[in-house]
Amino acid sequence: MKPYSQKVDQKWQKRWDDAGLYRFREGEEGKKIYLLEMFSYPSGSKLHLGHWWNYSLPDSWGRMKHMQGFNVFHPMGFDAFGLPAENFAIRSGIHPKDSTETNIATMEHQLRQIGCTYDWETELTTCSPEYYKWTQWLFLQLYKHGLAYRKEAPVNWCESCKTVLANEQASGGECERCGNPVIRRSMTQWFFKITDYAQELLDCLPQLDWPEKTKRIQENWIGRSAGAEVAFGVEGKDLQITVFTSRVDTLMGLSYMVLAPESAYAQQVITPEYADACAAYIAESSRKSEIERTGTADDKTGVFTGSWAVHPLTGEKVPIWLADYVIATYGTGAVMAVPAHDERDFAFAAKYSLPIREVIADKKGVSQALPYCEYGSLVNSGKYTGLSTEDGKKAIVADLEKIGMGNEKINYRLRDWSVSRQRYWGAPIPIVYCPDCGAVPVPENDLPVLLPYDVEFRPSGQSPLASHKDFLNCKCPVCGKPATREADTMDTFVCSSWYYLRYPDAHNANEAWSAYKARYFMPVDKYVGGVEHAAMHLLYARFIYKALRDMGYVGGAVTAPEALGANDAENVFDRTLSGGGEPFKSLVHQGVILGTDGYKMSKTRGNTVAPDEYVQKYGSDVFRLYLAFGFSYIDGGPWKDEGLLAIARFFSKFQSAVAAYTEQGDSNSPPIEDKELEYVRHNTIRSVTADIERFQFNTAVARLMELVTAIGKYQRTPGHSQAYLRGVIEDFILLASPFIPHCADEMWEALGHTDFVYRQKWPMPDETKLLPDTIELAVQVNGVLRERVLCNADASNKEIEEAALALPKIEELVNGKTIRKVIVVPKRLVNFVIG
RNA sequence: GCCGCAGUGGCGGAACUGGCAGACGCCCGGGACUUAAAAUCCCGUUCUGGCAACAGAGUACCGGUUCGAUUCCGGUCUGCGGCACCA
Repeated sequence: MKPYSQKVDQKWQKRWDDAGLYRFREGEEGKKIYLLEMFSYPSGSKLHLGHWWNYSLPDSWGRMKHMQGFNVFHPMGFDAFGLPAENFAIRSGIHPKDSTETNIATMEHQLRQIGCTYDWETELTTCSPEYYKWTQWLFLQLYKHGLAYRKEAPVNWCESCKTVLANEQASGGECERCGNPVIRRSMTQWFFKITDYAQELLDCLPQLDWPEKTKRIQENWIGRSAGAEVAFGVEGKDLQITVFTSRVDTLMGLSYMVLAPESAYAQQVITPEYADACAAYIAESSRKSEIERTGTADDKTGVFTGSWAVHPLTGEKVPIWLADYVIATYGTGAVMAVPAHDERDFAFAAKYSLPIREVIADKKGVSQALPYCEYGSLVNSGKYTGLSTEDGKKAIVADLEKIGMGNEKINYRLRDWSVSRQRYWGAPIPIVYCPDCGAVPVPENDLPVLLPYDVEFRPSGQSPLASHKDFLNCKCPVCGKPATREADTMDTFVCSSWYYLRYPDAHNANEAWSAYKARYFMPVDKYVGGVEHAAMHLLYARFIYKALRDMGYVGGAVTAPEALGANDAENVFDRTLSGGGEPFKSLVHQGVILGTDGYKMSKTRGNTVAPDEYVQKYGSDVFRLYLAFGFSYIDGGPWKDEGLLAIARFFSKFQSAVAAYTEQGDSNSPPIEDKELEYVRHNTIRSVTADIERFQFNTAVARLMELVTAIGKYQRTPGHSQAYLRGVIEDFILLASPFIPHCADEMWEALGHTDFVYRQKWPMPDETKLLPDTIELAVQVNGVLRERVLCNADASNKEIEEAALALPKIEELVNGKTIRKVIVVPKRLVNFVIG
C-alpha cells in the first residue's frame, strides 16, 4: 500500500475511468436516484473552494446511496452562456466562444481531480448548438401555448453605453461600467407568463422537501395579496380606472386617486390645461431610476391631471393625480388614496392639502391617531358604519359586485419573466418578423437558429446580432418574403430552467428528451446548490416544468416500459411526484466557507483559499475529508489551516492501522469478537449512515475517528484476533470511502481485493451489538443531576428506581422527605421529585 | 417597515421527537517513549470555589410552562438573509 498522496488519486481516477465505473446504467438493479448539483459557469479562474464544497460532499452522499443499492444518476455540465464571457470579450478581444471552450476544458480537467462520480458521458454545455437548439424549441412550445408573448416594458438603460443593464448592473442607480446614471426606458421585450402559475407555484411549496427558508423566499417573491378590484368612472369620459386594494373597507374614506406616471391611464385622463405640467412630471420621473424613486420614499411628489374620478358607491368626485410613489408594474398601476388609513397617502395628502377622512376606528369604535392602518371598525361610512373591517370588506364588495364595479381579487407581486437580452452570448430567440405576417415562429425543423461567430459585440444599444446582416436577413417561413430575425437572445436562466431534463438524454438528436426518459429520471431526487438561486433559478425551473407538464411533455400517469424490468415498478411509482409538476423533490443549500478572518472570501480582502495548493500537497481526499469534517454543510464557516493538518494526521493514523494489519497478515486463529470494539463498530455504521443521509458530514467523520481510535486500541491489545480485525477494518474503509474514495480503493486493494469499493455493499449495523448488558442511567433529584447508576439493560422501572434509591448519596438526599413522584425515562434517567 | 433564520467553552462545532450540555477536532497543560527534539501514544481541559470527594453557576438577556428547557411559549438585545412607497 502506498501512503496516500495525489499520485494515488491519479492512479484510481484512471482505473475508474477505464472501468466506466460511474457510467449510469439504466434499468440496472436498484431504485433510481437522480443526484444533481447546480452546474457551473465556466469562468476563467481555477476551481475555487466553493466548487469543491458544492460538489465533493453531495458526491459523498451519492456514493453512499450507490453502495446502499440505489442506481445513482449523477451528471455534470456547464451553464456556459452569459454576460461575463461577453464583457471579457469586449475587454480582451477574445471571442466568447473561444474563451468559454478553453475555460470548460480547464474546469472539466479540474473537476475530474475531485474524484466525483460524474457520468461524463452525459455532460452538457448550454452554449452548444446541440443544446440551445432545444432551448429554442422550448421557447417555441411556450409561444405555441400562449406562454411567451411580447410587450413593451420598462428596462434599465444607460444612455452613455447605449445598452440595457440587468438590475444587478444598475445598483445604486449608476451604470456598472461607466458610472453614468441609469434611467428607465420602455422597450418591447419577450416575456414568459410565469404569473399564470403564481398560485400553483405557491400551493406546491408545502409538499417539497426544501429548506423552509427557501420556501419563504419564494412565497415572498410571489407575494400573494388578497383584496378587491374597484372600478372608478372618470367624469366626462367614457373610461374606467380599475384599482387593486387590500383595504376595500376604507373605500368610503377615498379622497383622491393616484396613477403611476408610466400608467397607460395617465395619457387618457390628462386634460389639455394640465398637459404641460404632467408631461414635465412624467419626463422627470422617467429620468429617475427605480433606486432613486424608492430612495426618496419620504419625499412624495405628484401633479394633478385635471380629471376627476367618480366614487362608485357615492357618486362623489375626487381628483386624479399622477405620482411616482405608485408603481406601474404592481396591481393596475392605479391606487385609490385613503390618507386617513395609509401612511403614504397621508404624507401625500398633507403635502398637497388633500382631504383626510377618518373611516376606520379601533374595534370598539374609538377614534385613533391618523394615519391608522390597523384593522378595526368602520365609522363615518354611511350604511357600513359599525361593521368590522372583515365584514365591511365583504359588504362593500357585495355592493360593488351588484353594480358591476368591483369584485374580490387576488393580486401577486410576481411579474412575468422578461427573457429578452440585447446581448450576443445567448441562445437566439427563434422568431422572424415579416412585414406581412408579423412575428412568426421559426419552424422546428429549421432549429437551431445558429449564433454566428463573426460578430461585433461592442455595445451599440442594439443586440450585436442586429448588425449582422447574414444572421438578420431571412425569409418569412410563412409567405417567403424577405424578413428579419429577432436579434435579442434569451436570458441564461432559460437555459438553466430545463437542463435537468436534458442530462439523461443528452445525446438525443431528435428531441429534447424522450417521454420515457423524463418519466424514468424525473424528479431530481436531491438537488444541491446555493441559496442565492432561491428566487430566480429555482422558481423559473419550477414554472417551466409545470408548463411542460401542462403541454404533456413530462409527468402524467406512467406504465413501465417492458424494457425496464420488474425492479422498476418502484421507480415508475415514484414518478407520480413529477406528475404533480415539481422538478426538484428534495433540495439542500450548502453554506459558505469564509476566509480565516471570518469574512466572505474575496480577492480584494486577500483571504481566499486556493484548493489547488492543498490538493497538490495533500491529495484530493485529505481536502475532501477536511471539508466534510470542519464545517456544518448547511451553515459553512471560517477556514482553518489547523483543521486540515488535523485531518492529515488522521490519515496517517488510519493508514498505519491498515498497514499494521496487512503486515501481520491473517493468522489462522479463529475470529474472536471484541465486545467493546463491536459496539463502536456498529454504532459507527449506524451513525455514519444516518449522518450522511441528512448531509451532516461533520458528525459522520467524528464517528469515523472514534472507530479508528478504537481499532488502534484493540490492535495494541496483546493477543488480539487478526481475523476479526479484518472485518472491522473493512467496515471502516467502506464507511469512509464516500469521503476518501481514492485512498479507500488503495487500502481496499492492499487488503487483497480486486474490485472497487464503490461496488461493495454498504455495511448494515447489527442492532444486537448495540444493546449492552448494562446501562448507565442518570439519577436526578428534583431535576438536578446527583448520581449515576448502573442497571441491567432489561431492568424494569421498579428495579431501576430501587437501585437508584439504594445509592448512599440519593438515600441521604431523599431521607426524611416525601417522594411525590418518580419519573423513569427508559435507558436515560430516573428523577425523584421530593418535597 | 414586513417576513424568516441564528446567537452554545479560548476556537471550529455536537446534542435525532423536552431527558446526563459541550460528541469529534483544534489550541493549551501534564505524562510516557527518546541522549534530545520531532513524530506517536496516554491523561486533563466550560467557569467559580476546593488538595480532593464535591458544591454552585452556565447554551445572548428577562420571564413563563414543566419533575426536567440549548430544545416549547411571551418579551428584549445583537447578527444574518429575503421583500419593500406592493396600495
